Amino acid sequence: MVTRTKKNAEPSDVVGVSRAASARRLAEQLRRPLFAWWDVHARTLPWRDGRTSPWGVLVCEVMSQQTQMGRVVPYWTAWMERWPDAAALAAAPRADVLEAWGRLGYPRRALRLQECARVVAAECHDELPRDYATLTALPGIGDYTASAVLSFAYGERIAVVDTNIRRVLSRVFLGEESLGGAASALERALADVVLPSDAQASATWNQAVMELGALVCTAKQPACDDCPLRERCRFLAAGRPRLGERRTRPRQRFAGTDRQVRGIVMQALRELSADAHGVLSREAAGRLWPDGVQLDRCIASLDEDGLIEIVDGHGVRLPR
DNA sequence: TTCCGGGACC
DNA sequence: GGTCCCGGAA
Repeated sequence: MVTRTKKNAEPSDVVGVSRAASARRLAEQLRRPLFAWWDVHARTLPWRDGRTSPWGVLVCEVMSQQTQMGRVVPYWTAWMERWPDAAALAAAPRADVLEAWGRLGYPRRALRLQECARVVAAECHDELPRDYATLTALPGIGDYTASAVLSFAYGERIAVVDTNIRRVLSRVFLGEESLGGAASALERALADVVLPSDAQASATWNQAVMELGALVCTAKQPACDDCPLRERCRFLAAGRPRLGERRTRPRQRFAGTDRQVRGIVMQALRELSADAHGVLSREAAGRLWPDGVQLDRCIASLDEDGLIEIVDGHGVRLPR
């Protein structure tokens, strides 16, 4: 068992001893139908089933943090062909990395992935670490990504907790919606309690629960009729209470925000980078967005984030 | 046209 | 709990 952190409470302290025992029994009953469903319905993705390196799994997980798996496939394939390992990515020009990241979104993550590659190449003999603490210390790798790498790439027994898994486990075992926000101690403890004790089975369990959440037990319109767990699902038995409900989160409108403006500038630079120098003049940038004050603010923040370089104080380009 | 999900980091 | 981005769903 890979320990997540030293100060983690025992799962059954959080869930309750008898509740934990009952959840374990249910989990054992669900394994057979869930794994049978997984065998038939799992999508064949190029990073699954040991067809790529641990580094390839990491790249996929980082890309998937913000994008559906299906859209990631062409990006991941081109990326791994170009930079098959950490050392290759570490040596790439930042501009190339940002350009290859394309429209995946959150370009700072592309830079973090490259920073991660530099550390792995320089300090880990180009081999992705195999323990939770070292992984989470790397740039851009948090709890989810570290757990996913340990489970999917290394076959370690560790619970993976992402929103799909939280939603499925909360519905099936607790009969209620996972409301979003940070994972509660209960949700984390539940994931630990229901994880199969056998390492290999635990990796399949993680992937199958996640896949079920992506394909069947979706947030708004779960296809309960097609669900392999429907006969024992506490959420379905309870009449799917508060289906689709989420913690109301303060959500910034996208239109007109700095975020949109930053995205427009980055997109323009990606499209420009084939040119000899790839420099976008301040005048040309001014045509991208009417509010010059906001535009300058965004250019400054992109520069601070290392996503662009300011040339001669008068133009911008993707960083060298 | 608007709304919304997704994980890391602060 | 706010910010970072995009595309697809509503």
